Amino acid sequence: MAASGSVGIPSGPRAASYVDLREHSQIDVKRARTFWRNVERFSAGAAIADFGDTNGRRIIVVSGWVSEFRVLPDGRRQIFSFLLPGDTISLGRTGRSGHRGLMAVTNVEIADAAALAATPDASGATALVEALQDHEERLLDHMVRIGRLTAKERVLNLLLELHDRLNAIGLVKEGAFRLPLTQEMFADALGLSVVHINRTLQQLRREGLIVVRRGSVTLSQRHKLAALASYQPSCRLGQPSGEHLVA
Amino acid sequence: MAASGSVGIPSGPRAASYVDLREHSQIDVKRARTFWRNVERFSAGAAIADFGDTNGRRIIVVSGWVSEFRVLPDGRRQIFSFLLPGDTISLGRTGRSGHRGLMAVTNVEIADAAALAATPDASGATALVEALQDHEERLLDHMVRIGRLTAKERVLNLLLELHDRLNAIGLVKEGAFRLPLTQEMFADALGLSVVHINRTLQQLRREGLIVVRRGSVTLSQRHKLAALASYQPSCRLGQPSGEHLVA
DNA sequence: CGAGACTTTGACCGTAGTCAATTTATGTGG
DNA sequence: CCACATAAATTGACTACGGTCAAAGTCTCG
Repeated sequence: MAASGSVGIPSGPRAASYVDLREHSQIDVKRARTFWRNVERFSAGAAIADFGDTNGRRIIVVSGWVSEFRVLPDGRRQIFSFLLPGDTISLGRTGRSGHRGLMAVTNVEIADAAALAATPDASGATALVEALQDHEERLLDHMVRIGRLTAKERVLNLLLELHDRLNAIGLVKEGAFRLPLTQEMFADALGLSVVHINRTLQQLRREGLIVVRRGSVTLSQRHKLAALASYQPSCRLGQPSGEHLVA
Repeated sequence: MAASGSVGIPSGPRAASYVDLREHSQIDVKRARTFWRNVERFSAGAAIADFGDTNGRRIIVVSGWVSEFRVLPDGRRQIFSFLLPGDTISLGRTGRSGHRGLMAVTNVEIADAAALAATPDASGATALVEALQDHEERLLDHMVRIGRLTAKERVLNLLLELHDRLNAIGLVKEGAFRLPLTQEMFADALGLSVVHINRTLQQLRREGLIVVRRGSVTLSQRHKLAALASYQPSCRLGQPSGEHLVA
């Protein structure tokens, strides 16, 4: 493992936990300072590349949305996942040109996960490993989506996942959350054309299954939607856990 | 990391390297014995489940093919990847019912990667980490396949990947290799219907792009095929490396 | 030889893609 | 605050890739 050393992620509900830094002791305050010194900012649309020596490096999203994708020589694009605040990924080895691109979907703050090192206990390392497992888990979920679900199911299924993940970090208010994605990004994530995404969304709206207004989405009948979309929530997501640095 | 301890994988060309055990010193012979005592066998079609306490456990395929998949409540199935001799995966945490199934495609020998522990140097651990990275890499490749390629491209692209991986472990003779998959498995891997897979294969044969005979496939014009399928070979695969325990 | 799994083929259908034009935001500079 | 430029969303008409259903043909193996 390259990015050795444990990380300042207390155990407990995954995604947002790094955020509890400030309610820790003096030692943690120092750690927090180091942490914040190492935060890099990217504005919406910017490519997140050349993050130093990427090989084996791990980063954590502090705020904003990031997309992970690949572009084919002829321009087709596949988005693998959306990274939300609290998510970590390992950048993997360098080389291999057409490998994996990262793009800031919104304005974004990103930190080197290693900057959160030096936890007294092992909880940090554990949480990090779990975060990485979650990431792979989500890749599989997404593969099922694009491989075996219909357009309607794909859209609902992805919306449900995003809802749950955002909910776990306290970014859902009464079933509504901000969705900073263009329909094109949605299409590239779900392996569909923009036009078809649009029509599918229209249909879902007409059927009263979702509400989309000014960049935010409301899912009201979660149970019904989950059934419609063969959605099985991930077991790791907890409840929103009170304090959050990033609102 | 759960399955701690390094593994007896000498560095060098990835997949088949564990195989060089026997040309090592006395110490390695002892290690090899332990290794072989821990090999489990499964016959074609068998589910590979309840592999003891799966949580965080890592296994390595010694011989045969394994498929990694998920089945939806309504019976639709998505195959995530095919594991070939030398491939390792971490089983991930337990729980989460509809998670990830493993099935023996052929007769299979599987070992616990931890049984290969206690390498003098760190090369074993390194190789293992790289194997896991490769696995994730391949998941992404596969996502592009089912998300953004046409049926024809998907089939060719997957065949090319399998060719290259098998070639790296010496299982390709003059462009030909054994392909122990039914068309149904192919379909479930590529997100297509069996019928369409069949027709696509027919077409590829008629166009003289591939040769399929009695369970084995020949790819002759690799360069042309790669272009047709937007296939970019992974950089990690080396040449076949002489000795192989499993033929 | 028969049973069952796998492959192949035909006919038909429907989901989703493509192309192209229009409308609706979102900005940005004057 | 408006005019213009650009990005994003929407709609229509048409196409085609791939799915479904059903039947027939092959292969394997006990």
